[in-house]
Amino acid sequence: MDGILSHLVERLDQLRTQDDFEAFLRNAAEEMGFDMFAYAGGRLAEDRVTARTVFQRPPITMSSFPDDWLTHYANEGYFKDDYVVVQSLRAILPDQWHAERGVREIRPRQAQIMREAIDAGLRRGFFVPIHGPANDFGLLNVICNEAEGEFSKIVERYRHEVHVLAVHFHDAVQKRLPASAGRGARLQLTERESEILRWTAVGKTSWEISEILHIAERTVNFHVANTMRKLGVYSRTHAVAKSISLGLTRL
Amino acid sequence: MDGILSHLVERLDQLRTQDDFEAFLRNAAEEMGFDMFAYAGGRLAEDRVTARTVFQRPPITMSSFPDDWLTHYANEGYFKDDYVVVQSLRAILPDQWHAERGVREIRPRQAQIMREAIDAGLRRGFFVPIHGPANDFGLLNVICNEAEGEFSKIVERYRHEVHVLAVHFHDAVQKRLPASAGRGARLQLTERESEILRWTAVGKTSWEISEILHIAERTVNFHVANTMRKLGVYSRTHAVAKSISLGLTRL
DNA sequence: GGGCTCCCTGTCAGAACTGACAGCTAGTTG
DNA sequence: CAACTAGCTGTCAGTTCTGACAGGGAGCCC
Repeated sequence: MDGILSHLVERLDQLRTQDDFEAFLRNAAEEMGFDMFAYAGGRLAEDRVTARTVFQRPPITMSSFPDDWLTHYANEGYFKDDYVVVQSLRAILPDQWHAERGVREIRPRQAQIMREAIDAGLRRGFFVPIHGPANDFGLLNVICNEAEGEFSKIVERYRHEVHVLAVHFHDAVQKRLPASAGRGARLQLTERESEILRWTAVGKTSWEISEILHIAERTVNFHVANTMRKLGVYSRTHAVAKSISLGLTRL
Repeated sequence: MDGILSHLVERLDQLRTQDDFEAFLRNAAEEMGFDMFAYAGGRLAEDRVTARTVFQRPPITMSSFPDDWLTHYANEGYFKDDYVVVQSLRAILPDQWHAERGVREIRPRQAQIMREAIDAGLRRGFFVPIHGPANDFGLLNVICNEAEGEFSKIVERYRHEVHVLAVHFHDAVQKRLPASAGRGARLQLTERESEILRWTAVGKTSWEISEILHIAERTVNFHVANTMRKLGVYSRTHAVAKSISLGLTRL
């Protein structure tokens, strides 16, 4: 991974603003022969209403997709059904997609999205899922509308570069850009609260925890209540699930 | 990422047994100029007794470390304090470590482990954390005891290759080797059970879920009870936490 | 000293959960 | 058809949780 990649990764350190990062991505994609790119990264959580996996807060996004496609995509809530997204949430490795060829086991809704994507000028591409600790998640999608043969060559040539670059890019963006720290970051559990929450997560009752920690059962409930208040939830089960999704508790 | 890497990644597809994978890793490490290697991969969970992050079941491990060091390491439970491990659990990006130089913010126990590592012939190395969906986790550590200058050159030269290789390797191992599927794999929740568990995870009470799904509250409790039985736990909180850690439920 | 955070403890009423008893329908498979 | 699975429903006793009422001390910073 000589020339291009090392150079790109080093340049990442100098980027400061979202515009810097976006320009960087634009250049990188272009250099490798891709037509468009889209990145989204943030922290995952379970939606309160639909109980599906979504970003906790709006993710940091950068893309060169056509504006009307982005608007349409957002309005229709395509994110949760998009084949590329669904795959990325499940897979570790990057892969390619072809809107025209379709994919085995595709659902009608996904096929619909892909058809509309073609109209928006997104024919085929290569996507990189990025998974980090504590529900940290990112997705880079680079598009190349060349004929399939040409596309394959480019992917073959650059897939590892794009892979590494995506991971470094995501890490830099999430560490550097303030939006990702944002509002939720202030929330902090005390030492005792985390400790009790961890025990709760492994099924201990308040009484059992009080025995383990040599404190009163009432005190355990006190800390649990404070934790629930901080997290804005009304049951310890939800508190455990939410603190996991916020990265406050590890399984 | 031309020559060596593409070739290696393609070869991964042909490996079948644990010995295949281990030999593969040995060759790859050697080709790049590393002296030793160690890989561990599996699914993370919270320890029942200590409430710390550990592998759910013994991870798949492969290494060329000296046997007595591995034994000592296992006996002393170094895994949970090892600097490389702790870092990997938190970070997305690969990094290097130097036992002699130490590290800022290192705890006494970690320093102790590093000193002993030197005696075992592990002076410095490069580690790659691998995070996947649903607490999937792996760690590749390659050692190079050359002088620091030489070491830096090798790392500089190969870090991206090692990075990509580690991710592909982990994915292949966890998909291919049966030990990772193993005992826990049989466990399956029905559609209804998962659905109700997801609602439980976002703090809904049995009654609320019964309203949402238009079924009796009793039925909700029935499914929750079945889920708990399958997971071998005695509270819904634990069931939610465990199903998340098993990858049965996403946040 | 006053204000702050963290940790600790008590009681009590009402809501929620847990595990036991019980039995029903519908669909699949050998 | 028998056996199985998935889903559904009822009651009831006992346990656990939740949120409200209280109160205590130790340590830190201005």
